Amino acid sequence: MLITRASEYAILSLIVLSKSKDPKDSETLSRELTISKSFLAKILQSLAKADILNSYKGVNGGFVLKKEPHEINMLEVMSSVEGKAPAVFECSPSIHDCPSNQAEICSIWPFLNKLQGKIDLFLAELTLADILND
Amino acid sequence: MLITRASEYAILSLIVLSKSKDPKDSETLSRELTISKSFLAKILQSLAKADILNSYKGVNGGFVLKKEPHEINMLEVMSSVEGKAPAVFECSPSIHDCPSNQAEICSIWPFLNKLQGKIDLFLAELTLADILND
DNA sequence: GAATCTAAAGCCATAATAGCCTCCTGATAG
DNA sequence: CTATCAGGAGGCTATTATGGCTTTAGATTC
Repeated sequence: MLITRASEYAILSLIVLSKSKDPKDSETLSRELTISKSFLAKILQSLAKADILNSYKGVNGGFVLKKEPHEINMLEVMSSVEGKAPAVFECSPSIHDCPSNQAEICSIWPFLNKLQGKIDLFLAELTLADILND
Repeated sequence: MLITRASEYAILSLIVLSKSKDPKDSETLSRELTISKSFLAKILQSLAKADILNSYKGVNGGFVLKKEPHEINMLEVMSSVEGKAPAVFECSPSIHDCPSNQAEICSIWPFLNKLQGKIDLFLAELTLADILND
């Protein structure tokens, strides 16, 4: 799948978390955003593993941004929560020859590769700070 | 879901169709791209309804581009096959006040709106011609 | 007109995502 | 040390996306 709710919820969470200096727990966040608590918890865990958030257990624990908003870009956010890069095309962009051996799809491979590159670049250049600043 | 395989298949189809002047039928296209015939047929129908493709029934029928590649942008492609705009956020970007009455989500609404606008602009400016030209 | 080809449209099955619940682990307060 | 709080991890269910199949409709050929 290409871009799922996990990406949406991740970005929503980052915007809210950027406004609070203290850790905010997943249950509070899920109530504020009116989204599934358990699903959100998994997403926040992914963001923590990707070093985008810090997580703290125990009383007054929760999640806080680990980096400055201008250091957090949408490509890394989506990549971390989607389990894979937010690829529009399944053919992995990391390899430069066509992964399938279908003649037709191989002939369009350079175009797909180019499109994926454009999308990746756009997402990589779009930071949380770009969203927060007016 | 925000951006699904329907968008992927639509773009793949458009790239292939851009290379053939004669109508190409959905079964041939599905074989060339090694994707589901019935699912692809529905996608092509959506693209035809959106005036991106022309469809012809009967012998030697099939689909052809209805516009020039530079006139086809990724926002309209995705919007037509996803049934809705490829929104990262469910809150409709067309209304400028927050649709939910949740205090927290309303406070971040302007930021979501801004992000959605950036994404829409990027997709609207990205045409099929941009993908095809080297 | 009859036969054939292919889009259009619907229904149903399968697969993936989104969401729910429970238990476990580490941290803090007392 | 004990109780409590909140993250980490996994299984289970509901919803949605994907794909298979069949029927109908329009167009072409003979």
